Amino acid sequence: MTGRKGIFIMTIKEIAQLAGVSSAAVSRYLNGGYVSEEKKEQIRKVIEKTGYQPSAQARILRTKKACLVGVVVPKINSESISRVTAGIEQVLSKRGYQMLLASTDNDPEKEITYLKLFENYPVDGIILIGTVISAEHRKFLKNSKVPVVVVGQYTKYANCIYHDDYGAGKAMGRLVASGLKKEQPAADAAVQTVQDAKTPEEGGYRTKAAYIGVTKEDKAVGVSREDGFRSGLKSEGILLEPDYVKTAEFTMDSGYHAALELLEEKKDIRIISCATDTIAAGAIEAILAYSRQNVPRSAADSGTRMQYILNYSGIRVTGFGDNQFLKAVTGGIPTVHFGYKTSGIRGAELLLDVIERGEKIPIEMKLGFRLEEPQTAEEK
Amino acid sequence: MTGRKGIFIMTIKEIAQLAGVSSAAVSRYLNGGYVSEEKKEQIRKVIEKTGYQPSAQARILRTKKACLVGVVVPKINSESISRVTAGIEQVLSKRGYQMLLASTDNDPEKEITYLKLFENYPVDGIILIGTVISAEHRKFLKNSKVPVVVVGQYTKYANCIYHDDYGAGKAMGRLVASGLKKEQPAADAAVQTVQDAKTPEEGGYRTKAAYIGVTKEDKAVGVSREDGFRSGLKSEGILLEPDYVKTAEFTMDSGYHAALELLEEKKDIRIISCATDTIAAGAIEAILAYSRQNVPRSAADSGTRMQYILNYSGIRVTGFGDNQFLKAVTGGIPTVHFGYKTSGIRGAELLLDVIERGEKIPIEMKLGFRLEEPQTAEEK
DNA sequence: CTGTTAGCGCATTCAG
DNA sequence: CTGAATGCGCTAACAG
Repeated sequence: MTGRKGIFIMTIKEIAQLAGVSSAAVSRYLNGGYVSEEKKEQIRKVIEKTGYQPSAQARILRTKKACLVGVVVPKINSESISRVTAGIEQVLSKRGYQMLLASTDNDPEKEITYLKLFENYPVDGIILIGTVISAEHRKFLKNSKVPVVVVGQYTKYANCIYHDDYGAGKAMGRLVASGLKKEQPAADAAVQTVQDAKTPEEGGYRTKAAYIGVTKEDKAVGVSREDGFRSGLKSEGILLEPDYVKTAEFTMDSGYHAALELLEEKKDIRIISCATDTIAAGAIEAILAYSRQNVPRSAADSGTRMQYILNYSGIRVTGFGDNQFLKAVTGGIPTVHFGYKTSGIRGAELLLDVIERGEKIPIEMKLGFRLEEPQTAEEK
Repeated sequence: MTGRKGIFIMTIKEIAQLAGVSSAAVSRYLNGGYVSEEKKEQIRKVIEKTGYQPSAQARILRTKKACLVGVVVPKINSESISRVTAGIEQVLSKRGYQMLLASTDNDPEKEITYLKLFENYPVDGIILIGTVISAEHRKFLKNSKVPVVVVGQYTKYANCIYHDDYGAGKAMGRLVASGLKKEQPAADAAVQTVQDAKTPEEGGYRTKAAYIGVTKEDKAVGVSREDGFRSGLKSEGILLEPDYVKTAEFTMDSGYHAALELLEEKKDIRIISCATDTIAAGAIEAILAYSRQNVPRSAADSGTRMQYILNYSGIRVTGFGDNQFLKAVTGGIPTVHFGYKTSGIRGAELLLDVIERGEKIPIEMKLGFRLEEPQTAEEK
């Protein structure tokens, strides 16, 4: 039994004593100050032998510098969020910082809790990947002891980086509208299919657009994105009817239920646009489940069956976020690519500018998007 | 300009001064000690007015108690990991603790870095969701100043909770083998299709099993799971040939490339088993892409085209992890459900036992699994 | 180059 | 009940 020395917490003082020097000398040794070669050697030996590690804790209390930033995220299991954090991590590590994450499970109250945690724990700055900006949020942003930048939502109370959700929604609305109109006159094979595939209980073609959004409290995703979408549809002369709109949580499961409701209530839905790709995945699942009854038995394996359903049920799904997982296993749905990683990068840079250079000028940054239309087998 | 008081960091001393009491009184007020109602009121007012928040930082330096645990995870964007952290969070919050995450992006060195970070920052304990347990890992576990529990890997150097990867692999191997054997005799329609659809360049049936694993450095997923799988196949008299085995990273993309290689090199693969559902998603993508590529474009002659498609979609994929996203959009593939959330719960409980009750008896815990076979359209 | 001396912000004795 | 004093482990002055 030789190990287990580390479990006795050593202090710089003890090391100094063992090495026969002052604690200041050890501190300097640790931080690259002036120490004679001789003493350096003594200290090195003692540290080696004891496995001593200085308490970052205490150091930070003194220096007020942790080289650490805290990131508050709504959830952990999300491609878009992981893209943001990847961007953050990239610039942070390049500049000698580390990153700690706190996940709030989409609970705005927990968000506040963790923001306060970070405010009083040793981090030099905070990045909030925002969902809802409540009054309490604003209060925090206004009074925070440490610099904060908000990613994903607009706010005037902190440096922020957000996406053009309205524009993205509008582009998607246009795309959906044009698809709807193009297929109406039954000009190509695809439409033929759609018509052929009408289910017995419905007597007509599928022509309507439906939308599954999220809480309006989320200004970016819940409001801007949806408003944009409506506006895009409208610009092409199509209206999004209230009965064709549902609200879901940011989960697949919730998307599934919302879509199922739509399918059961309305028989003429041609396309279901979803506020996120995750919700869209749930919608796909719902369509799969709902139309299982109409799918020929012979198409037994999932790949084929899905193809069958996507092609023949005639109900399409669109999303936002350009989820790669979804793209991979379904071949892709129309979606919007946001510069999530970029927003992470910019966000971290902004934060470090404030931390290191005391940058005082408030900055708002809006990032663009790219519409993603999957290529069909034909186009390929 | 009335706000922005918070940005001046207040100390307990200043509060005391403003309230006309001693700092000790304020401290007691904050921590529920004896304070007269009168002074309580004065202190309350001052704190309210100043927005004072005690520095957790300094408090912890004194008390050596943070009510915080650090969790080191290999990546952020993973359903299985998020299930583990959900379990951890559940028991932690119930017992008054908070959770901080550090993501290592599957880099074992970063893992060490973050473990050390947590060791010296104010956390009461650490949970490591393990991938590779290197010599350095062992050294850390042996000498850590704060208690650590490892989830997902077996180790004798710390309390650990792991899954029956070998058993799961074996069960999957058996399932795959029996599927292979059942279909060999072309007893049902599905197989019929497969046979009929053989492509020109191959002359025979698809009969072989392939496997996409991960690095052997990951004992749980890379070794046990794969060994179990082989053993399961073997118990049914089927051999996993070396040429039919690839190694991938823990990403969809990597799974895609590995699967593509397999498809290009071997024309008689009937099933691709993957070490994780994420890799499986990549494999599905590969099959989709490969078949699309190899389906003659001109073949609007849907007869031939359909044959090709069915042939390639006749290649099945299995995984491990029971990814809900994958299940939703594909209808499900054969996979294994591990008790990830349970392991998180148990892990947190174990850790808190050590933290709070100084529990000294080392514990190893092995959790079982459940084979998940998707119901086919027929069964429905 | 070096050791001594002050604190960082707080919680905890210990006398009142 | 209360305040003054002490120190958590470390670094930053400051005099040697």
